[in-house]
Amino acid sequence: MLSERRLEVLRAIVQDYVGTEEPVGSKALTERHNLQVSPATVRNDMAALEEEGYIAQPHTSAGRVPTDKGYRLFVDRLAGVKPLSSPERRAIQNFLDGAVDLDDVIARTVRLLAQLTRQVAVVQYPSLSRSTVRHVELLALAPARVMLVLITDTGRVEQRMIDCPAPLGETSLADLRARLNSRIVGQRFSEVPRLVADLPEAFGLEERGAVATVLSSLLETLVEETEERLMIGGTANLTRFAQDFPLTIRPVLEALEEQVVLLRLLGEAKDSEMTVRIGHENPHEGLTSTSVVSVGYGSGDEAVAKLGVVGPTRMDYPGTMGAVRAVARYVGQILAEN
Amino acid sequence: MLSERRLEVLRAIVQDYVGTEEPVGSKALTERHNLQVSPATVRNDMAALEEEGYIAQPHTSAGRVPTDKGYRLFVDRLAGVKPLSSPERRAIQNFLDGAVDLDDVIARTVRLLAQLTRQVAVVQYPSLSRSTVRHVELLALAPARVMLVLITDTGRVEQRMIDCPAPLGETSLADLRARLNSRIVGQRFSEVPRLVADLPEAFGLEERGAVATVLSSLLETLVEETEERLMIGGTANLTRFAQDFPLTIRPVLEALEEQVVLLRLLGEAKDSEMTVRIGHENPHEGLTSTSVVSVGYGSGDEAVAKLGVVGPTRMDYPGTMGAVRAVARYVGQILAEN
DNA sequence: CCTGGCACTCCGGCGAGCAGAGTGCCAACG
DNA sequence: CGTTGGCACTCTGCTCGCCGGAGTGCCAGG
Repeated sequence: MLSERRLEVLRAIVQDYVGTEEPVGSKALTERHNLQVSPATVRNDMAALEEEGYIAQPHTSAGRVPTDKGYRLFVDRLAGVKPLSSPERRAIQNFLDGAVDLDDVIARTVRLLAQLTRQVAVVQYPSLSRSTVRHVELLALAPARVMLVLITDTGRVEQRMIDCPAPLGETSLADLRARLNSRIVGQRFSEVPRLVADLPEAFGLEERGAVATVLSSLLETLVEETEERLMIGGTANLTRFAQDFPLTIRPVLEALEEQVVLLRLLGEAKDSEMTVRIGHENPHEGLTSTSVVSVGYGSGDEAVAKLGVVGPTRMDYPGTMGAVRAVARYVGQILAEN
Repeated sequence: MLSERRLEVLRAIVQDYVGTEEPVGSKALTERHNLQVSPATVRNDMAALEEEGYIAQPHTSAGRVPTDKGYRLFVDRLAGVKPLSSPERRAIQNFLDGAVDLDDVIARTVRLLAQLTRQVAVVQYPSLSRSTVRHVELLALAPARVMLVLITDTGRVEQRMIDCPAPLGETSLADLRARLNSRIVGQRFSEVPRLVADLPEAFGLEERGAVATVLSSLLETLVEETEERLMIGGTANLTRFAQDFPLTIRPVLEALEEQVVLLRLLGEAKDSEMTVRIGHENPHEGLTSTSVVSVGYGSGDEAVAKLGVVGPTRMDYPGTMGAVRAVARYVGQILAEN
């Protein structure tokens, strides 16, 4: 077990290193933080911290740098979440309030997060699987061709073209539309399959096939499109990594283009809790030198999607966490107001 | 006027420089291209080319590097468009054929272009302004709340929420929907305002206001959403610029995040012709060290949107142009098949 | 357990020296 | 007049060695 002071030393190291981006030595530490001990004492503490794997030195006789494990401890026990200043809060609200539709909300959120944290921002579109149905529309584009439009309570719209095995009369279509809507509007996606299972029985034999096709297409949409989309921004901030460039930045850019990777990254975290994944804790190879801070957001009390930022492991965790949390909160509000 | 041989020398310089990324000298030139003259002669030619501003030397007594003007001449008069190999063509077709909807087509196109050219790819969504209306749907979500859904012939769907000044009855709404569709389906967007101008007159006084609101919202959607969206990919390829890094890459990444900039970039080019914009010819500051190759694509004979790539001025122009042209052609086909 | 002192190590910057590549110019040649 | 070989010059980029600074580990004393 580490003594109180050693934890304090670790905190100081993390803070200094995040600020200066340079390995921090014992003397500098005692000067900038008023630990009431001498450099020599700090050196002993550092040796202990290194022994435990919380810090490391790039070369013999250089200063110390926190390891992933060190950051982990810092995040878990030494640092809080830094609340934003009130001008910042106001700026967030103003910026998001101007949004006109869902796409715009997401786009603005990405920009905001990227600006606030000066890192790469990732925002997931509200997931279909947790949404409810606001409306289903069926349009006859041709006798045996139907367009299905699904509108969710988060404002998302999905459409799909359906080729029916047999023509579906205009009145039958209207009938189906009415029945569908009366059954599933306001319901969770997960409930829908159960609710529509017996619908074909209400129709005549010759149309039953077409109805079944439409329904299975609807269910497909629900399942398939649950696969989420996301938006990223602020990649220019990666250039602040500087120096050891091409090597560091390239895999990160590549990872960011793989939506699958990012979705898994966000998906694996707990729903509404803020999650910090540091360096090698990340599942993806290209992201082992980055940290990901993510949190769920939602229109009600429940999270419908995630958002977060990707940055160097050497990041300002309290500030970043504060920004992420605040943005998530405001986006949730906006979505709730709809 | 430059002699034939001097043009040949310029071509050789561009080709070598693009290959090696290093300033090219007279001796190397004579060895690798069989110009039938001595290095000394080439030196004289180079001096002339430099005099005219087609090439430059980074430092006294270093090799020569093409200037923007040099690349311009190269593209205009010295290089053709290199056709793709047939395996490449097949790969394109296979890859694009797997697409399931418009979003997917665009996404695949971006990846394809990025991979093929090893540069940053930009693909614009089919522009609304040149599309025709396939269907308009009006949904009553609440007594005085209507959702407008617009479906275009390119498969794009736009939706919008409308708050009406007065409630609109279900039958009136159906009436409006029917009238709207019968008038504007199959029509160009630009025709729509003219075609719907007298529609409110067909309705009773108490509903006329609501109808007008819906119509003006429709027109707004047509105009406003004409502002196009686009998708980019392959930013990781920027790291191939290497070396002089942070300085070069940062402004490019920033520019790429400004959709407005990119849209203007694509928009300013001629419609269906392939356009190459080299270095300082670019309107945007951050892109002065890059070249942009773009071309329109469309489902019919007419271009509905643009696509292109952004890369270093020192790029393989013939190859890039070939890839861009081929991809545009295939995407057009896919869209036409719908 | 803390502290001051001391010897040691390693990085990073600086300047010299050197090889290589490329140039410009000139005089000669067809 | 265009082309060529020769030659002196210039610049870059690399390596090497040198040093100062910062930081460490260890030890002996409080």
